[in-house]
Amino acid sequence: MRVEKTYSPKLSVDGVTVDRRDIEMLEAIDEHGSMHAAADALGRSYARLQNRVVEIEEAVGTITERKRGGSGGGGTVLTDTGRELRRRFERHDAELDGVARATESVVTGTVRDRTGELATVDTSVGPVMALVPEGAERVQVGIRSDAVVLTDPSEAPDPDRTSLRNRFRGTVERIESGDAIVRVTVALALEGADAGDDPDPDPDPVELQALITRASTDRLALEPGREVVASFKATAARATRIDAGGDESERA
Amino acid sequence: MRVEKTYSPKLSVDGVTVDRRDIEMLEAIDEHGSMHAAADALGRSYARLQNRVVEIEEAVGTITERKRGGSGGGGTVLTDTGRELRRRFERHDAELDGVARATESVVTGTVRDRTGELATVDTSVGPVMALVPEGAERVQVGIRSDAVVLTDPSEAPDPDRTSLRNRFRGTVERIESGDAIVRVTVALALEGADAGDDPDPDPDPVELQALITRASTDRLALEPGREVVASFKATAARATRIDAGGDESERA
DNA sequence: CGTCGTAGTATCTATGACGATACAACGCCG
DNA sequence: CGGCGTTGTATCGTCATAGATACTACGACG
Repeated sequence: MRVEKTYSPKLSVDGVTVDRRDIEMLEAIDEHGSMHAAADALGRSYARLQNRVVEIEEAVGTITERKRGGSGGGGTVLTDTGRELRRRFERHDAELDGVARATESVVTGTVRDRTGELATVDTSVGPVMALVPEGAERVQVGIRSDAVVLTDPSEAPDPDRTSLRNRFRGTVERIESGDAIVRVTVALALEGADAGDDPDPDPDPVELQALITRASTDRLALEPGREVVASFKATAARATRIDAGGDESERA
Repeated sequence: MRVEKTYSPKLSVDGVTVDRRDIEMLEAIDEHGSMHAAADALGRSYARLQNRVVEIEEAVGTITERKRGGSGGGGTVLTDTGRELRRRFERHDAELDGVARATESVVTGTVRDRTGELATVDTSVGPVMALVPEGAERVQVGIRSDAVVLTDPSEAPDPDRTSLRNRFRGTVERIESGDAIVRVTVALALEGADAGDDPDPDPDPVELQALITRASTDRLALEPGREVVASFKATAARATRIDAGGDESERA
């Protein structure tokens, strides 16, 4: 099952939500200086396009300066507000794109302590601090690979002096290199590996992926087999509830 | 202009993209044990619902076990694949939700060095390593607040031993407390504040927001005025291009 | 062997979004 | 003062999505 994470960014103002199509419209208007030219360039009808601009303006404010008559017949120019709206959207899109592309490591566990939206989740690699939805007991914790920090175990920062709440030892398992970005897969050390108490075979890979720069890979001299400390913030780890776990305790 | 960041999560498999509505459908089926009951509960028509299930199954595989006839007339049950699809979606949604809710700090600057998708951006607070789209020169760098790590300046980790590429000194400006999560706003120190060379007044707030746990706030003894080091990974900083900057160099 | 509640399928219709088209309003310019 | 190219507005047709409805197929159970 080859699943691809997708999304469609939107900005919601007052009642209207502007989507990518609207932003492309603004871009075309900005580029061509008139709504007719923009409509032609986009292969859209002028009427709809004009209506949409008015709709957005009713919620957002003046995003265009539209003139009819005059030299050249008039024209339409984006205002600063309009440009700001574009930039807002681009930033939002970039953020979401980051999430959709960064792989995610998943660990399952059960919620122990909880304070508000934050909780400690017991997993096979030890306790994990994460954001947990209300009332969840059995959860999957997702850790975004662009939020994982790798450090040299010899000079690991004092955990009391940073806001990095989650720290795990592990060994580098795999390194996949891109242009400037490298994806490092770390096999986490299981907690109490010799404990016969907990009969949880947990077939979880217990792998943690980290997206770091190639330069960092070199500085840390990372290579398969090397020991590292992987840390991430509690606010970058998000849990989702699992209803029935692996059990089919329904419809007996 | 009160803008709210929104999004709609989607999972794309083969040709079809399943959205939140599909997932809600699966949930209802799982809960009620039959597609008719699910359709009623959702206020949707059975026909469309049934068609949709088949469509998704053609791409994803068997997500339901549908039986007709038999005791009770039959029924529909989610398969493990179906449940897995649900969980995948929930995780994806949780990630995107994190992005939409975490505030973002924005710094503008110009691209200097670049290696692949990674580049150094010169800003008023110094160089920032970030992911930069191709061909961009003048950019806005967005830094997600849940990716910013705060550390005590006295015991700041050796930058050569971690994969945290961006480090900035600053002073705590504001602390907004939630239940368990605290938002800390850090005023970054400007680079070369006495330099008369660079006539860039840059009205940027040059503020960096960090989302950290309340416990971390206590351990670091954070309070307004206190000096801290704020760090974040290059892979967590994303730049978007600015076309004309503040200048209106078009349509003379 | 008929009943019942489900799955499966086909057809019609309502709705909304959008393109296509036509026409009025505007204002500078030759 | 008429022409031109724009904005603004109204109307119609088209298309896709989805609800409504009606019907068949299925299979355990009384």
